[in-house]
Amino acid sequence: MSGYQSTADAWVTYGQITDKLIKMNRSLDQKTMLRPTTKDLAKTAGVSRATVDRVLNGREGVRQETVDRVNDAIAELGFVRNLQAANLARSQSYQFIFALPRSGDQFLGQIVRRIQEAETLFSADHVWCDVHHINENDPHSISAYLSSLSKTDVAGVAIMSPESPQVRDAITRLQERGVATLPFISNQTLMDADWVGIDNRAAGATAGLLLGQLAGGRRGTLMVIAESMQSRDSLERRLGFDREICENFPGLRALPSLETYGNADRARAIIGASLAVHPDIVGIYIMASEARTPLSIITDMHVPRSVIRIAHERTPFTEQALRDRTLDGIIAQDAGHLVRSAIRRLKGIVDRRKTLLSQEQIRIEILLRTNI
Amino acid sequence: MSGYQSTADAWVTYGQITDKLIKMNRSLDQKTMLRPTTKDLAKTAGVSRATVDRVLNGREGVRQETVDRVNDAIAELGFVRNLQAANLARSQSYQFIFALPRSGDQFLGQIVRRIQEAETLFSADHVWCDVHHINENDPHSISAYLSSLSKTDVAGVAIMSPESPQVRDAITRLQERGVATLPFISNQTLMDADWVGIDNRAAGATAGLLLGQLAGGRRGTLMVIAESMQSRDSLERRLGFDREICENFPGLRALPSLETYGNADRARAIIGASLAVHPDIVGIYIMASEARTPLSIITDMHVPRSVIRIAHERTPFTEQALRDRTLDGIIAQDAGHLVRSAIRRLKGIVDRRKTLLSQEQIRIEILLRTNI
DNA sequence: ACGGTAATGAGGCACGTGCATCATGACAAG
DNA sequence: CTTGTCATGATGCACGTGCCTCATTACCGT
Repeated sequence: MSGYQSTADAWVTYGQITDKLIKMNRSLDQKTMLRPTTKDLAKTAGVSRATVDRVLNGREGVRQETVDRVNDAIAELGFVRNLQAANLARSQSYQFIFALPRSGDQFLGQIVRRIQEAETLFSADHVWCDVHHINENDPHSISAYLSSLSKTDVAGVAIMSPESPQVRDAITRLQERGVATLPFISNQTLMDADWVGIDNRAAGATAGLLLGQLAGGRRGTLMVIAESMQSRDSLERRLGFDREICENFPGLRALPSLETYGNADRARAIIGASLAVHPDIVGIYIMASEARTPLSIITDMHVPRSVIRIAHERTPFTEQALRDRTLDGIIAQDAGHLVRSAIRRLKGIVDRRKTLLSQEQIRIEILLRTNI
Repeated sequence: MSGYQSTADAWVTYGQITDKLIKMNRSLDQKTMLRPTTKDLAKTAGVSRATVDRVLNGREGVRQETVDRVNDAIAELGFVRNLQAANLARSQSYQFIFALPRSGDQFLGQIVRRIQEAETLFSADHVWCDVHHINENDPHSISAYLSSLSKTDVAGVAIMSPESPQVRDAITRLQERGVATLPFISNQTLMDADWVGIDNRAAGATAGLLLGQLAGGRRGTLMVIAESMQSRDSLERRLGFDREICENFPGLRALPSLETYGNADRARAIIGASLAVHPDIVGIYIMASEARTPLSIITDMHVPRSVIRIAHERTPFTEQALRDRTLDGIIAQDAGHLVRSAIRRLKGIVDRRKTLLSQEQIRIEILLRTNI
């Protein structure tokens, strides 16, 4: 046990010190570009290659003193293990799964397309991706599916699912079995540190700011359309939106969220009713990830062009709407970037590497007619 | 000669066919995830591993008939060479150089920082990056520097330089010597196909659209500030900007570009004069990549807040200006993405791989207060 | 002093490819 | 027939790491 612990520490030290020393090392043998190997490590630490191997790979049966000696050598030489050689030796490949909701329209379609695209891209790194569709309204079945996965078949899972205690538990158990996990786009509460997606509060605020700016000082009411306010993403977007409008656009007032529940007829009814009751609407914020249905309805109802419309996510439909000027702006997260980031992060977990967070930060994009 | 030619063809075929076949192959031995090796290739083609090697690496002395047999085997098995193993065998590492202008303020500083960051990130792939500062006003010295590079020291160069025939020639010669080259941010005319950067016409149009929208129907004059209109980037931004304003905002009129030549005193003089002559200014577009000086001047002159200000590039200064509301919007290209994209593309050229273009497309970002 | 055990050394094979050397067979020109 | 050249085969080492087996050493309790 203590052996394992100390080895874990070794990895932390290793990562932290590497950055500076790798440069030192470079300037030393600039011409040859030789990086130290485990053999050099063994020589410097005064141990055998077998012991170096034991320390590097966290095998037990090594005295703390020896572990420290090896770690010192790692620091001194700026050793970085050659991942390619390691993977070659193990003939390792990475099997990842994207667990995505079954429903969904174009946005999810984009995600799936990007996954296939990324698979080609990452094939050189021996990364394979599969998509598994889950029933997002049945936490039990999701949990059961996650429980069926084992380290031998799959190296990591990116999970897009509404938060639920059952799912959260299944994820925890999956991690304990040595499978890398990553909340994807939809976050599970309390797992904030490590996930792939945008800050939905900031996204909502950006929608509010854009809507407010485009309204250009007019006074009036704003309509907010959501699929459901039960998801955490919607709540956060709404929070950011309201705060921005309240603080910076006193002339505007946002109505309570209209929930479509993904049902077109219901959407038509409630949007129509709201338009009738509020003749002073100057802007519409479509908060749902799938904007097609609500936006179509609004266009069909011949809402005047002067009413500003903001929606989320770039899809073929929203792109076209932007060009047709039936939509004024899109708040988007880049689907390709989301997918690639998830893959890189999962691979980073498997390789016990730190990832460059600035690369993995998903930007909140504002799309207008000119920059799609 | 013909041997070399046919081998080149082989690589094209190889790349094209791979995508589909790799999938087939996967479904065949799904459990083992085994990819065919050169040994399998040799067996299938009925030749020896040595001949396979000759074909794969374009060595001469192989009959066309045999080349074809090997190519057929590649297609049949969906062979993909294991880059990691290959690099291991050659103990290859990639030395790249970013040739950047010596002058420049914060934007170039960001670029340099991102290069260092990326170097850490890509160190696992044996990629090393150096920055070499060039004198952007002296095409001769740039050309001389490029001529001094050879394949043995450097695998690829990303070049940010104003266009000039001398530089263009030097780049061509560099390519002929087997060094990968890539125009970076600033493009050289006629090399449009392969470069890293944004579409500056679209960027200018986006600036125009944003400025127009934020002006909210007001009528008046727009000030445009550039460093110099001699660079192609500036011309294109201006083109896109003007077209957008003319077509969609008839109430707005853009003044001729004020050129600062990077000189603060001159900038202060011409901006002051322009403000005095045009009391109806409703918006200012700072087109230069380095916005600090002009923006400071405008803030110092107490131009009213109601005058919309748009600038390019995200730097510590412009970020702060956005927060202070002395700036209303930024049109940006992500520096980190630019750098990583350049590295991936250079590496792709060296490895004779095709790159996933959708990943390498640099987005035109719109930054407001809420999404920095 | 004994056997047992924990810590370490020594060495070797495997992974897939690049690269080099030498041998072999075919075939043509002299 | 010889000689030379071309196309190909056969083989082996190297790259850096993971993983395995089999010594060897030292120290422990009895």
